[in-house]
Amino acid sequence: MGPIQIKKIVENAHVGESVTIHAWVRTKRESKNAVFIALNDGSTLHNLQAVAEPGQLSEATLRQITTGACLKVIGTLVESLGAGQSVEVRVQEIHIYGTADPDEYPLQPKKHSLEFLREIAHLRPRTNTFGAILRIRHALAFAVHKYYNDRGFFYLHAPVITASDAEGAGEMFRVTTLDMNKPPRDEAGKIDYKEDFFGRETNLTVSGQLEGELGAMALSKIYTFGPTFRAENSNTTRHLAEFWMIEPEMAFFELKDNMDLAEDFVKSVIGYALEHCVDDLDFLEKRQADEEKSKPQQERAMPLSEKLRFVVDNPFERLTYTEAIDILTKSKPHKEKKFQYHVEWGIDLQSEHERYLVEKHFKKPVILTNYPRAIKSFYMKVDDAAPGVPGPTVRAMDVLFPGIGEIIGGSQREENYDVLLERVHEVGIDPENLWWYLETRKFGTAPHSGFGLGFERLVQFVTGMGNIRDVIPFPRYPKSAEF
RNA sequence: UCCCGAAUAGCUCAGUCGGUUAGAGCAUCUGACUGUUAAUCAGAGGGUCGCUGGUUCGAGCCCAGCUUCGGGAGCCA
Repeated sequence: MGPIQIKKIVENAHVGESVTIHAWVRTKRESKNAVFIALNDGSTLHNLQAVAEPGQLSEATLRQITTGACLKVIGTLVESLGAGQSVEVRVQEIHIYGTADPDEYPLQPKKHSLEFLREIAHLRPRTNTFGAILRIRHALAFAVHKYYNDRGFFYLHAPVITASDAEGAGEMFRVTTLDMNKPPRDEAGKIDYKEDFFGRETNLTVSGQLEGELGAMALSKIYTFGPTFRAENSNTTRHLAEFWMIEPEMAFFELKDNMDLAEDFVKSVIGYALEHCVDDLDFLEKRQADEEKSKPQQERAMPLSEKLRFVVDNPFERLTYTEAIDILTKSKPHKEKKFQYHVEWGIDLQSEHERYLVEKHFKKPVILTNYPRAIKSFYMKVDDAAPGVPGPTVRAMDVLFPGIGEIIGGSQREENYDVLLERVHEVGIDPENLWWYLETRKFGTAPHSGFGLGFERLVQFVTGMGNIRDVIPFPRYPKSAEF
């Protein structure tokens, strides 16, 4: 089916075999006795070298073989005379699918900045760096499905268009088919969404969790893996307006089970990448080392593979919010007033606090649990009062990773109808909008837990890329939806 | 949205105290050389110094506003 991929040839070459390669030109070098063409079809980081005799190709053909052009190369696999590769293709025939005018084609055989490549996102997958990132991204997505499938979870497809904005996870993108220039008005002069496609206000989802819970209340263990949307005006290296989220939801799981799953899951998918993306990770590791040459030794990050190995091999540090506050109040930066934000029980931890815990104090991933009820969502299960804890807490957990902060947020859910309803009122949500969610607590309620993992943050961690916009093919963020 | 920084050749950047004709490396093109590895060597072409206005005899350089980009913060995953 289809042409042979360069990956297959590089991995398992049969010298003497006739092959037809379809690929893009990375570089061409001409010498007296041979023309060398480095071909890449994206199946692997490695190029395949095609070799032709100078007189073999017409002047016109030769001129059109430039960086970026797409070729069909028919030839024979031979052992390479050169040092850089073991096999190469001895060219019999070359057909040019598409040329790439060197005066216009923006990708040159040289190093480009990530900022520049962001401006040509339609072509950046053709670079080594983005090829590696996209292949790793694929491997991680596959590993996610494999992980849950192997453990009896069902892939539940949560809706992308929703009518509930109950989770309060962020600003939403409105979905409408109304004519923006003359929307229908009701008697009060307000836009009448009864006239809209769904007969009500609808938005793009900010989370599949609530629907995920419905699934778990029937299938026991489900996960969602889909796009989510936040219309926040976030301009950071860790946020996207459109990102992919993985949200497992498990009936009969308490907070501890939830933590165990989260830790095992993250370790497992990272382990999968370590095993299956050796070349690409190796390339990104070298790239990172190259980038950091100018930095002083102590500021350099751990080599990529070492960092990943470390996460896979070591238990995450688990502690409660209350214990974390205790550590922070006793910390040097707090005593020396180096923290920009004040630390006391009840605050929402700021990046600087999370970074201190993860990067300075424990120097490993951290799972924080049992946050104050007041700073967490309404659906989290309220804790029993505990000695030494200043206020009410909920069974929440956040997994914090070095460099990227919160990679997972989750909780045990409140399964008691009355308590949940009370919380709904407390935070000012109209229960009418959530009647279907509340009914799960009315009919055969059960303890259950789940979490959400930002897929791009995982890819960011595994690839070591500093900006989340570089780990998704077509990033969406404020003022940017060009590609 | 807030704070900080940047914007000069296709790309990455340098440009001294405000001074007369704006530079380098890479890329491109031409030539030489070569089983080459992002080849090497020589040469050539390539610029509205982000935009608007101001200060000045004179602005790439100073000032103001705007735009875009980057880093950090907030919001979060």
